[in-house]
Amino acid sequence: MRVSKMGMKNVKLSNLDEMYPAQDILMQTGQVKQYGSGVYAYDNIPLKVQDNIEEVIKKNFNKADCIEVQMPIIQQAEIWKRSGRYQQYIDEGVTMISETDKGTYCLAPTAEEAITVFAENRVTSHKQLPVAFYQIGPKFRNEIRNRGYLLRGKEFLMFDLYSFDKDEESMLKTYNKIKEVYFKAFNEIGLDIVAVAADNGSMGGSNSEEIMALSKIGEDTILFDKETKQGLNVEVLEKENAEEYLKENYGINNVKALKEEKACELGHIFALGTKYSDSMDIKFIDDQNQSKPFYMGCYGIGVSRALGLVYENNVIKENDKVVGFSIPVSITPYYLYIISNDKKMEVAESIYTQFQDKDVEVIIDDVKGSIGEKIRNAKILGIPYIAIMGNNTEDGCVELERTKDGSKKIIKIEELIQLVQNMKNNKRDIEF
RNA sequence: CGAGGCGUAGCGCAGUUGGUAGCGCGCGUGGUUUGGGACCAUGAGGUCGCAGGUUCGAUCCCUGUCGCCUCGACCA
Repeated sequence: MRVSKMGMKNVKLSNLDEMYPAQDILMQTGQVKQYGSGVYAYDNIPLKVQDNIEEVIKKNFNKADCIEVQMPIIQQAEIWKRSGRYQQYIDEGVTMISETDKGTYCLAPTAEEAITVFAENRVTSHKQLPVAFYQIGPKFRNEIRNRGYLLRGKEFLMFDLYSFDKDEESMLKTYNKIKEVYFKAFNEIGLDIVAVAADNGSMGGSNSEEIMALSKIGEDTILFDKETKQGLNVEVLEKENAEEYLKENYGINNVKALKEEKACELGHIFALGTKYSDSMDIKFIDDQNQSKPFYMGCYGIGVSRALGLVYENNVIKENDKVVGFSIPVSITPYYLYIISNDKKMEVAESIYTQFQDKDVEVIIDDVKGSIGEKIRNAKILGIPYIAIMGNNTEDGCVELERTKDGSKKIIKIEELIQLVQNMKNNKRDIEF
């Protein structure tokens, strides 16, 4: 990618939002455009970071035998009436409705109903179980209050997975297996998560856990013990018989021993039991030739929220001021930002061509400007590594900078090509 | 919906005790610069969120309304 072709303009950062500096940079620089509360457009780089987060999620769930599908985004009101949730979602004002001369459509706020219809008459025998379908697609919720820019929008990208099992024991086994995949996926994305006991809200079901990233910008408060990995969302304490509930479902005996933390909810997993298979009346035939309701689970990840949090968690500061961010190598769309002064531009172009030939995604800053200005732009875009060539670098050498910690070294061009290519292949940072 | 704050140039902000507006950045043009957000010159860009009221006159005062942000209820 050439900076000259990106439609970029120079922006000097000013008065960044204290709470969400990274997202403020995205907006001041036009990488994310706000149309209204909770409604955003994405420029190339944040879009591709989000794509890469999706890819990491898909890869990990595919490995766990989950099947990627796609549910409709516009869903006829009838399927919502069938589960009995239509009125509830309308009353809460969450669902966005489109009235047409062909009927009423709901813009998908979630997809339990749609997936249940999908499985109906398709998954009909115990021999097909367990099975888990998932999708990543836009969701629409007319939130009563949007918050934190990308962290809670009216339109957002969500991963949602739905599991079908023959009985409760099998359902819980699936539940635990899926939970493990969450840890693998988020580890790869570079977000540390914990699973805590949660209130299951409007989703219903026996028990549920929220997947939380510990973060000062989180909107949730959790109680957590780093040793035992046990924890809970403080909301649960408002339930009736909260202590008993925690003891029975999560084995949490002593709430007072847990430490309070701020956290951001990235996902929520539910063991639903037969709530939807009962209400929508879908069944399978078991090994005794008996008709039985599915034991279901549903599992969500806020992909666009994860994107926002990735940016906020990876800001880089100079003299205590936020100057940009450094996208983790595992999900960056571009690995290297190539900078040169006028005299070495030909060298820079030849390096760029070599990366193009090897299909390694890099950016070359081919517009007029000072080196300092270009370094700033690399950080504003979040590119994790910068290659600089100019007066300080001898012939055949470049300076390589890792933006997340500012470490630098001078290396041969051939070595640069090799290191960056390796970085792309194994998704690991270059050693300094 | 309850509480608070804010709407003035693309972005960040001043300002007018009422006489239709400025600064910095960015943007255009010319030139000098080119290793950590350079400089000179010159230029473009605003129905001061919207509507009504008071007034000779409203961006400013009053009323209403819409939008945005933060805290709460809700949620990935």
